[in-house]
Amino acid sequence: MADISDRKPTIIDVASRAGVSIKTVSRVINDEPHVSAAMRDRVRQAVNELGFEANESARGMRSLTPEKSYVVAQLYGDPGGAYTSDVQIGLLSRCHYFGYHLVVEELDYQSPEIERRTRDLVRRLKLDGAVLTAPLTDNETVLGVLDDAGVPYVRVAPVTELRHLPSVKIDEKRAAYQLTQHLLAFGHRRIGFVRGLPNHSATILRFAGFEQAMHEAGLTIDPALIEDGEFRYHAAMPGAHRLLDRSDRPTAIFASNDEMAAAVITVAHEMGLKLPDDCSIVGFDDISTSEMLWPSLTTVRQPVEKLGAAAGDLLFTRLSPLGGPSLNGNSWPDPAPHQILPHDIVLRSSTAPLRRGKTK
Amino acid sequence: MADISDRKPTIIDVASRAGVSIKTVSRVINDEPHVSAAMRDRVRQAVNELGFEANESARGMRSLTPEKSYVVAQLYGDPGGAYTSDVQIGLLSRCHYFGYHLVVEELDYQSPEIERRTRDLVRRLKLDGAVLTAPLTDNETVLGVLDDAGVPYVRVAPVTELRHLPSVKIDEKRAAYQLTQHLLAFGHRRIGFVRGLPNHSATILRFAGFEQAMHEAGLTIDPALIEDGEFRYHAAMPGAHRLLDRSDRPTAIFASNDEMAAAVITVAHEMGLKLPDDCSIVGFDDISTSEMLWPSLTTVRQPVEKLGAAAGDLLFTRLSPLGGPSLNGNSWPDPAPHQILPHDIVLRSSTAPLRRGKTK
DNA sequence: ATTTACATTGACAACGTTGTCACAACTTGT
DNA sequence: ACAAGTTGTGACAACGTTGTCAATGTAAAT
Repeated sequence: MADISDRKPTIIDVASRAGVSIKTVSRVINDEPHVSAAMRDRVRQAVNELGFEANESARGMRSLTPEKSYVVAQLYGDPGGAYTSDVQIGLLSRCHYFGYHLVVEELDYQSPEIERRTRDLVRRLKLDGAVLTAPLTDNETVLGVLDDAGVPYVRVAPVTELRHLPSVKIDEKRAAYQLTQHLLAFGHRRIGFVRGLPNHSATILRFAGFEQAMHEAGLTIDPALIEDGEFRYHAAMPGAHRLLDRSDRPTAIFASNDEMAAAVITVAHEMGLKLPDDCSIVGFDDISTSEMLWPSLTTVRQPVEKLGAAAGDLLFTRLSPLGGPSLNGNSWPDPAPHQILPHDIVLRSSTAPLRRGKTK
Repeated sequence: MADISDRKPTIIDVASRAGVSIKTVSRVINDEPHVSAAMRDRVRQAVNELGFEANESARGMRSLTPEKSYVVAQLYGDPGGAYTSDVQIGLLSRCHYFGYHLVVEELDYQSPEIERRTRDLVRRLKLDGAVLTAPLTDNETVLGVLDDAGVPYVRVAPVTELRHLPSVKIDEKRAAYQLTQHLLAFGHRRIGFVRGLPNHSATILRFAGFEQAMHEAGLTIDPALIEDGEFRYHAAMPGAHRLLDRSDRPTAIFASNDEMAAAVITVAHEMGLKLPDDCSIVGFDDISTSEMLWPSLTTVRQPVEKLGAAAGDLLFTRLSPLGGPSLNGNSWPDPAPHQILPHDIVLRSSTAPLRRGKTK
C-alpha cells in the first residue's frame, strides 16, 4: 500500500505505470482507433489499478469539440403546478435512458433578471439542451438567449408555431370539441363555460373547441354563461356560484381545467344540488384529483408525462444524431418536428343525460 | 466592426486591449486585492468591450481550490408524488436565493446500478451538495458515495437519526396524536385506521401517535379496524370497503394519508353514507386535493415546501459559511442540525361530533 | 537620507489533457 | 523487390488560466 498518494492520479501516472506514452493512454481512454488489443488491456489495467479518472477540466480546455455536459434544463415560468411536475417526470425518464441529467429552473417571466439568469444558467452549466413549458415557451428573451448560445430546445404546448423549432402538444381544440359533443349528445343545450388565464394557449384553444362544437350544433353561446377562473380552484368559486345560482341555470358546465371543475362541484354541493342529475360537469387535464372527486370527473386526459417524454426524445435524438442528418449550428432538420400526441376523453360520473323535466 | 473575431476572447485579448499583463486581468476578474482602482476600471472596460467570459475549464484546471459548480441535487427514490415535487418547489426557492442550480435525479433504490449512477452524478456535475428525500434518506449505498466524494447533504424526513448529519422533518407522531385527540374530543371511540407502506417512517410514526392517544384515553385498539392501503388511493379502496361495511362500523376513520382518506370518502359515497354524520374521516399531509373533496378533509398540514426550503437553508449556509465555524472535510458542526418544523391541524368538514343515537 | 514595509504590477511556469506531426513496422498491390 | 498504404506508437506543443516569485514604485518609520 505504499502506492497511496494524496493526489489524484493523472494520465502521466498511468502512462509510466503501463510503460507507455501519455498519448497512448489518451487514445485508450477515449476509445480512439490505432491501438493494439494488447496495449489496450495493459493500459486499462493500469487505469484500474490506480483508479484513474480523467480530469474533465483539462479535457474541456484542450478539446476542440466543446465538451458535452450531459445536462439539459427544464425551464418553466409557472409556480409549480401538477402539470409542470408531470412533464418533469416524463422528461426525467428519457434523461435517465439517454444518460443525461436534468436541471430544473423556474424563471420569472416578468422579472428583468430573466436574461441574466438564463445566460448564467447556460454558461455555468454548459447546457446541452432545454425543454420549455408554460409561459416560457413563447418568451422572446429566453428563446433569444438560447439561440445565441446555440442551445437546442423543445417547446411543450407552445402558443405560436413560429420558427423552425420542434414542439410537442396535444390537439386541445379538438379535445374540447369532442368533450362538448359528449355533453351535446347527452341532450344538453344550455352549457356554461369557465375560462382560464388570458393569453394562455390552453384558454384560447379550449374555448375555441367548445365554440366550434356549439356552432356546428346550431347553438349560440350565451355570454352570460361564460365565467373566468384563472385555472385555479379558489379563483373559480365566484364564477361557479354565479352560474349555478341563476334562475335559468345551465344544465351542464364545461370548466376548462379540472381544478376549476372541482370548484364547480364544491359549489354545487354547497348549494345542495344533486350531481350529476342537476348539472353535468366536465373538466380538462385529468389531474390525479379528478377520480377522487364525488362524483368523479369526466374530463380529457392529457398525456402530460408522455409530452415530457416526447420532448426528451426529440431533444436527445437531436443531441446524439446517430445516423441522423448532419446538422450545423442550431438549425433543426427542416421542417422541425411538431409532435401531436393523442388524448383521451375520460367518461366518469359527473356527466349524465339531460332529464326530461328540465327541458324548457 | 473589424473587431469581430470568430473565437471567444481570452484573457490575453483583454490584457493587450487594456495594455496590461494577463495576471492583472486575472486579478481583476477574481476580485483579488492589490489592484488600483484606476487599473480595475480600465480592465473592466476592456472586459465589457470584448464581452470576455473566463474559460471555466482552464480555471478549474489551474486553481488549487476545487471550483464550485453551484449545482446541488435533489435525490429521491419515489415515483414522483406530490410530496417530492412540493419539496422540490421549496428547495428551488432557496436555490434561487443562494444562486445555485438544482438537478433532480430519480435513483431506483433497488437497482444495482445505483452506485454507478450516483458516482457518475457526483463526478460529472461536481455536485456541491445534495438533498435526499423518501426512501433514499437511509440508503447506505448513496450515503456512502456522497460521503466518499465529500459532498455534504441534508436528509428530509429520514427514518434514522444516525450519523452526525443534518435533517429536517416534522413531528409526525405528535401530529397523529393530536389528530386522534381531535376525534376523541368529538366523542368517537371506535376508530378505524388505514396504514401506509410498511417500513416507511410515516407509516410507523403516524400509527404510533394514534396508538398513544388511544391508550392515554384508556381505549384498546381493535385489530379488526386496522387496514393497509400503501398510501395510494386505489390500494386503499378494499380496506375502506371492509371498514365501512361492518355491522359495527367505526364512527371515525384515520387514514394515514390524504389519498387513502379520499378513497374512504369515495367508498362511503358509494355506500350511500352521509358524511360526516355517519362517519368522520381524517387524513394526513394536506395535499391540494384535500380541500376539493366533498366533504373537505380534516387533516394535518405538513409544510412540505418549507421542509424543502429548510433543507436548502441548511445546505447552503453550510456551503457558504459566512462567519460560520470553519469546517474541515465533510463533517458538520457538532451536533448536526436537526430541524423540526411545526405542523398544523387543519379542521375542515369531514369530521363531526358523534351523534347520540349512534353510541351503543 | 536611509531603511523598512507594503502596495502594485508583470514574467514565467505549471496544471492535465488532446491535436498534430513524425516515424517505425507491418501489409498490400504491382 | 519496390512503392504505397495502413497501423501502432511517441515527442511535443498548445489550450487559457492561476500560483509563485521577483521587480518596481511609493509611503511610513527611523
